[in-house]
Amino acid sequence: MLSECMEKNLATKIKIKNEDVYELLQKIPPGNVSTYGDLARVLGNPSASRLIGKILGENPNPIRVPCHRVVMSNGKLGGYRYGANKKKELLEKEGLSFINGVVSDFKKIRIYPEQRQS
DNA sequence: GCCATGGCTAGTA
DNA sequence: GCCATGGCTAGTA
Repeated sequence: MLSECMEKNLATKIKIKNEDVYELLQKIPPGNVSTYGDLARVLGNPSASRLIGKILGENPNPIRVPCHRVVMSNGKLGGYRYGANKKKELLEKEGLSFINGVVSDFKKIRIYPEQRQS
């Protein structure tokens, strides 16, 4: 009998690890943004958006990992370890602008990063 | 095991 | 509500 355990494993969602997120982040070029939810989806766990935010907050190297390029699904800024202000500055430096706290042309600059093969 | 903790979100009201 | 982690508590052995 094919154990329930095995079936369970097959149905199990992928666990997201910090490094997966950081790696993916590096695919977002300056001038573009992605969202917490999109990253969660790309990494195979669509409902883990909140976890993504938590992981970004633990980002050890904001230089290597541009976590400021991740915003909320509604186009609002979202949080930032060093203050939302700082996040906004960084994004503006990359050419973005905001209206009522929402990224201008959100739909145009939003990208859906693809995960690396293998 | 249980519970709180987070840079959130889809879907009602 | 949801996900993974870390800290702590009952409650076994």
